[in-house]
Amino acid sequence: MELTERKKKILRAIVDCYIQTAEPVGSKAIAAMPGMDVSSATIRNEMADLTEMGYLEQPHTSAGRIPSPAGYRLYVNELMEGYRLSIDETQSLNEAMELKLQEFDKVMTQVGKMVSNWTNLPAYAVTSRVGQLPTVKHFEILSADTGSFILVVMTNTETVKNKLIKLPLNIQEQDLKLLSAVLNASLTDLSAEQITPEILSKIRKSAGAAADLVPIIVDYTVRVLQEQQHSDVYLTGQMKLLGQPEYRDVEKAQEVLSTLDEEVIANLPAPTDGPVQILVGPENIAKELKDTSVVMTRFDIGDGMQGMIGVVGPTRMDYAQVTARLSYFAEGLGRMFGKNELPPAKEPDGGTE
Amino acid sequence: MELTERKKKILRAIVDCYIQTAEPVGSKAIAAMPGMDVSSATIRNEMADLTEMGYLEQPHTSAGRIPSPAGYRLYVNELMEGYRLSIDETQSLNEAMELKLQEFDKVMTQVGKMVSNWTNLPAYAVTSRVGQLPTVKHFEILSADTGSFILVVMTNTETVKNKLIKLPLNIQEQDLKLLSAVLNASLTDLSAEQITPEILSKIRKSAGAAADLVPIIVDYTVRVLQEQQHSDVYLTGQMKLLGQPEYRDVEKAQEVLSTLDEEVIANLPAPTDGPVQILVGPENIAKELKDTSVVMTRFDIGDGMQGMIGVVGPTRMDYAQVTARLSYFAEGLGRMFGKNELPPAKEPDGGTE
DNA sequence: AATTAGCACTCAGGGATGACGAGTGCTAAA
DNA sequence: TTTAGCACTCGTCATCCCTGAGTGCTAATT
Repeated sequence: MELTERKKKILRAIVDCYIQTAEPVGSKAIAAMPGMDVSSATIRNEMADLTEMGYLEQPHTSAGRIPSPAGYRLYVNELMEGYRLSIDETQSLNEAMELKLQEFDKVMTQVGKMVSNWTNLPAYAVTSRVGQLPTVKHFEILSADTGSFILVVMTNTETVKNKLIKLPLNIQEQDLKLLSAVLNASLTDLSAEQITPEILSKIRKSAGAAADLVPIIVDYTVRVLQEQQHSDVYLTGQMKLLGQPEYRDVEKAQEVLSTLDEEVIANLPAPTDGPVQILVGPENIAKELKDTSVVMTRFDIGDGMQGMIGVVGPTRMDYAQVTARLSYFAEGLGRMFGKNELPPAKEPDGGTE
Repeated sequence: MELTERKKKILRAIVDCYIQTAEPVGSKAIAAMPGMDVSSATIRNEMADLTEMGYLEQPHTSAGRIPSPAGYRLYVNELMEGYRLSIDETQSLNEAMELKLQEFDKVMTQVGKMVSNWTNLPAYAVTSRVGQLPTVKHFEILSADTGSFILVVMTNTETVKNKLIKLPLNIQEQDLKLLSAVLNASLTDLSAEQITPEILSKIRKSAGAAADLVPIIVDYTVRVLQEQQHSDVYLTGQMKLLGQPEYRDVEKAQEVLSTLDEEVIANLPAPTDGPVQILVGPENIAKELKDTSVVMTRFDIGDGMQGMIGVVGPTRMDYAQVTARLSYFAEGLGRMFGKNELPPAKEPDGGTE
């Protein structure tokens, strides 16, 4: 059977309608829509065809139709109309993106919350490193108070971490100089695995008065490096799922959310084709997610740092809207972190070029 | 009417039982408990008395009794038996507390998650500063790559923050030295409000080659200071609430959780009397939380940094257990951050004293 | 005086029943 | 090819009744 233009039009109308109402849609409702110039009986016939072709399903003999996974797939691939962010929306999004403090993990949690609020669905953000193993690029040790030192570790992934070390040692400025020289000489360009106990004791021997600081520093350094390899998952707004009619049943919501824990999310297949990828129902990994879809998009913020943001929702979700908003966020992230930062130019004459 | 020992014993049994089952408890069930040497009829009489005295309630004429708020209050104040953490529990808790990276906000989210997992309830963690306004104690600027600088800001609250600044400027080592000298001279001991545009332009004038860095740095500094004043709220495990029978109704769970948003939590009255405070039902702020209790405890980790951790749950929650676990976490936090850190002493001969 | 057994009473919960209505498929007419 | 008409299906909702757990009261017992 052929998929005529009219069939497509009807299918789209059905999916659109179902997305709004979450209830099986009947022939009469479709016939009543503006732009539909045929009677409900005709629609019925077409719907019967679409059902036969596998794009629609019938929950029971005498209910309306709901889109099948294949129907959704067709919808997101061909039928869906792009959702245009309204001016209001872009404004609010822009305001929201002006994050207070640009620490990366805080930003990720913030972005997660925002995506979740904007889509009214649970959202996740995954960060991951690509490229070479993280290594140390540079150490710096500053003395703070008596017995307090600040260790600053820079890695090749352009991350800078610091730690305040409080130890009842009295060390001279020159000892710290020596210590950082030794550290830089011995540990630069090493990855976490390459830092062996032998190296540690070697450093310790040459560290002079600051020898007791060495184990702490090395320990911290290794942790920083290890943490760089990890990908972090931020999952927020789980409760939003309860707002969706298909998850009014607590059991179901719990099932979905316990299946989609941070572990699983971290291992979701990264989107490859196109900016936004949509996983519809059974295409997903676990069979518990049968009625669940995942929409996700990649972001890339340079320095070997990239990740995904996405949302989880019922198969019947407003793909167009969600897609538009997700992409907007991903772009925004790229804009925020990817480029070199320019001063806010609060003063007149702010030229840095 | 007098509250005899036997009445107390019965009340305790009722609350204990209700905590387990979440269902109204009848006289027969109590009479059957070990240690109860009277018949169900006697229990019934006592229960009638307790109801009259306001400690019990009857959902309807012919159901068992449930504790009233007053009953809970009496229970947590006098009747509750201390829950002893089992060795298994303390061990697991200890393991869990060995957090990977000791950045403070990560630790807080981690602690939130752990508390939530251990109590099976939504948990929150609130941090707050006490004492003087945050001011800058020390600046340090390190040059990283060509055109990359690391700004390290230390505040009087013993916090150290850093930021990687990428600007296409080529600045010599000595310029940075000058810059940090100027910054330290001009901004030390100032709070966020005291950093005026005048000061900014003064610094800028004296900063020499690095003048273009100044606005960024000052901007960041102000943000760091402002952030220090904020109290952060970490709320996790909201979904746990759905596991509790009284919140199987989605509406109710949503209501409670939307009432108890981060805003509200941040403004919960800080516990004053004793280590753990319990807010039972109507004692709480909003009437939506009628059937909800909050158990919270303070922690104090020195350096003017303190906060609360707590859980939210049905009025019928296992107060004894929750209390014990919360205190344990609070203690652990104090232990982790309060004391000076000693090296892990992986090498033999690790004496730092 | 306190405790207990017995009994009538109450009421929420759960299954059965039936009316209702939205939606369908089919047929015949346009 | 489209449409009107009609019989049929089946989920939803309201109603009803039954069951059982639990109570309060009274009278007997210790």
